[in-house]
Amino acid sequence: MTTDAERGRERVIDALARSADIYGLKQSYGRLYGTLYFAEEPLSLDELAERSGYAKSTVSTAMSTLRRFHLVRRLSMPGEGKRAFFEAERDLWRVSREFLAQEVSREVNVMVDALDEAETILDGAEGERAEQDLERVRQLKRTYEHADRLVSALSRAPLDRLTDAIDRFTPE
Amino acid sequence: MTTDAERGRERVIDALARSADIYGLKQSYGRLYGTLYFAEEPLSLDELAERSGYAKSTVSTAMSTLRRFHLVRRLSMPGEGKRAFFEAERDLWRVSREFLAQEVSREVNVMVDALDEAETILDGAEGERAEQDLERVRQLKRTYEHADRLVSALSRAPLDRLTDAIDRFTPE
DNA sequence: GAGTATATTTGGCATATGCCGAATATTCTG
DNA sequence: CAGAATATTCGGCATATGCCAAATATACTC
Repeated sequence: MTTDAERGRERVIDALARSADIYGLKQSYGRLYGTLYFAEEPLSLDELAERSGYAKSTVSTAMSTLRRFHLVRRLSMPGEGKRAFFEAERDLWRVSREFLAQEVSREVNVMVDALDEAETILDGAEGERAEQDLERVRQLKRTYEHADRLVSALSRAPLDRLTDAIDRFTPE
Repeated sequence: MTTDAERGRERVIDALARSADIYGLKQSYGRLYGTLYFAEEPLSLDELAERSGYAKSTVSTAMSTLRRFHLVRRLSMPGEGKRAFFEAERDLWRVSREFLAQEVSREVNVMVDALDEAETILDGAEGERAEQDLERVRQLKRTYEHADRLVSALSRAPLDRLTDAIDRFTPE
């Protein structure tokens, strides 16, 4: 028999699976995150495999990915031997901040490096076309530099203060 | 022979391909966007297939995807018959805004709907566990509601005003 | 430190994806 | 409205991905 509580959780877990998919993670990882999100306590790999229906190896690699994105924490419990336990990070804004600070920031820097290098090359190049290319590289660089500041500000601020500030900034 | 200008452009196009990959688009789409980004004028499918080395059918589907993300515009030229031309949107902040306003906003709403529904179900459910579930659903909902306001504010503001405001907000 | 309980990695199978060339559909011209 | 030029869709091949079960590695206990 399936309780109301189960139905309620399942509804949210489905949505999380869908989101995972949208953000480029596997749906199964979304389900596993959801399972942990509602767990009464941290779960072992076996528990999680049991509850989710995925093989233990699948759960293991999922945990390692979800950990990279700070969606899940790994705990060792005293007296539990080697057994590991996993717990969802329930503050998704914190997760987003970590993601911005690490992944997005890195990606922005890679792009800025490429743009700097291209700028140098094009600065020494002859011709109308090079001129135009240079201007376009610079335009892109301006955007990425703004983006970098934005990302770094977002990744520092707590969500409620941020929305307050932004509401004041765009009052309509 | 390969000119300096070509080398400079290629450097940036590679980085764009990489970014595309990171953001869940195919690398080839990143290359095609880059090719358009530096083109002196809008390009036809044939031109684009020619310059990029991809088959025309590949370019066609790429254009339709890139258009969905507002990365590319499709133009018809008078006197050119059915032939279509494609042009890169060079303002990437505008692209991001469109993306936030459409895709992210939609995804947030789907999640909020799921959370509302789960809240209703759990509100009528009995037991300690349901109580805890309900609290967790509400926590998630608070985050998503903040996120919704943030996204909608971001998707309205010009990038430079935004960074100014945020710099003032987090001054260090 | 050997033994055991557990986690992680590996290899493989089934399905999905990226890309192509050919087939079809669409849009403009006379 | 027929014909020509072009765009889009389809079918298929090669590679990549998701998941599993078995093999290996690792970390505790006594």
